[in-house]
Amino acid sequence: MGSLAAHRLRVQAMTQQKAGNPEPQVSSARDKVLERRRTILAAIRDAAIDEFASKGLIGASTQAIAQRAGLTKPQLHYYISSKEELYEDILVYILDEWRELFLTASTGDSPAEVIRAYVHKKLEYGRRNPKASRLFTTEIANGAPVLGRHWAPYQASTLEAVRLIQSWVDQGLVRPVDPLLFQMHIWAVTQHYADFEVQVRNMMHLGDGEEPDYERIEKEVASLFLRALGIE
Amino acid sequence: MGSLAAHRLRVQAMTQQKAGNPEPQVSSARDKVLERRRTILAAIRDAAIDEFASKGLIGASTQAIAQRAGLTKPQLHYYISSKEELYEDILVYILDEWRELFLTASTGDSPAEVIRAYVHKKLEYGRRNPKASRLFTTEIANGAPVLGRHWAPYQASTLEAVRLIQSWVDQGLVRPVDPLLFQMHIWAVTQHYADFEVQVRNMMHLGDGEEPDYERIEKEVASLFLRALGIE
DNA sequence: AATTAGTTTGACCGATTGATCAGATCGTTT
DNA sequence: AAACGATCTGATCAATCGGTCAAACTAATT
Repeated sequence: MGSLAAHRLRVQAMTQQKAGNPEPQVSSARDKVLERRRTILAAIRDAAIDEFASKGLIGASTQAIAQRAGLTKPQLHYYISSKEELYEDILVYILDEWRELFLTASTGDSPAEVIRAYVHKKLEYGRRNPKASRLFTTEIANGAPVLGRHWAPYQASTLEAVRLIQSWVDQGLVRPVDPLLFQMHIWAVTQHYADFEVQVRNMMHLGDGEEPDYERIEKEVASLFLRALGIE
Repeated sequence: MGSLAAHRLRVQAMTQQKAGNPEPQVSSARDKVLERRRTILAAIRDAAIDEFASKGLIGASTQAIAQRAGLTKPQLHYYISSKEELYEDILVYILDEWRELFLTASTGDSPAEVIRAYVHKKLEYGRRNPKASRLFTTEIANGAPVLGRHWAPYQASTLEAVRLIQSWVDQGLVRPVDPLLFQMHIWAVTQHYADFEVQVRNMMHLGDGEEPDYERIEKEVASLFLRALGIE
């Protein structure tokens, strides 16, 4: 359960401000140290996401993670407690980012607006964080052995979206669909563009420099689900 | 490029029938040996699919593969030439099975029939071969470093399906869609049910013994794409 | 100048990795 | 019975794995 930053007692202790020491000078020096540490931990996290995403939990080596982060192996182990815990921490970290990647609606938004916004948000995240996206896919495809203990928030957000879609159906705003499956389908299609970028590029016959036409993709994906709801 | 069966010259040599030796007796003895080998190779393949699917190329160990196949490690290495080649052979083997998993139509089939048949076929394969399905997903998600050299047939089948869908659009049988993206979307959704079974089960709140309602899933998935085409 | 907390280093641990080898073993064919 | 090709086995290889350790180092506090 340890956070990336504080896996050892002494490190944890240092994080707390000493009592009765309000001078800004002292705190400035401490802040310098803390920020340096934060920088290193961020580098470790980025390196680990890369490694884990392309090799998996078992295939990834701490050696390689250290190298990517510009550290030596013992140095890395000074900041983390174990490979498994680092992996779990990173999964939780990404999962936390994903809380906002669910169907949500402000009052007054039409179903079409909600779907379009969701598709846009999800595709954009995948385009900007392909590694994180693939790390998740690999974990889930392998049976979610680690993630399994952490997707309570995931379920909660899902349930909320289910209720939203069901309310559309009940009000007769859209054609009837299974809310849960419908949501999973959106997830599947948008996720596809992040996880299978190579396949997409290949099937589109794109060169190394070229980028997929994300505008057209977004339109087409949104259209798929809007038509299914009978609102396009 | 070695096949699973013949990575060594002597093994390869034995596969060929001796010239001028047509007796069924002799060939029966030889056949016995050959069939035994075939059995072992099949066991290796199944074991390797399991291992590679859940650990990835790097994470999988020949030790574990041997154990799953009921062999010792040196015994396994007698039949395969290297872990990498075994992995590649298996990818090609699965890819070959997938040739039939594309949109195809006999003359006279309506678009709705074709889509429904495709969704059915694809979902069923995923349900019956989840490991092979996930092995592929992991490989592609990791940038298809090995598969990259082998998906020419894949591309060909894709192109055929693109032409088929485009012809529907041109004839005014369906609402206009991007044929390539449309096909990828079907692929993405159906693949999802194989690769993310854990997630699906979790979101459906299924116990260990319960199975997802594949009939409803199939109906809902087909409906999604039929509505997008304006034919439901 | 001495002390201290935080960090880095190189050497090292037992375990496991993919793979090889010579020799033993097996069933068939001569 | 001898000879043969095919297969199996235990021992073993260098390389790498995740992780630890004491000692050296650095920078700030006293």
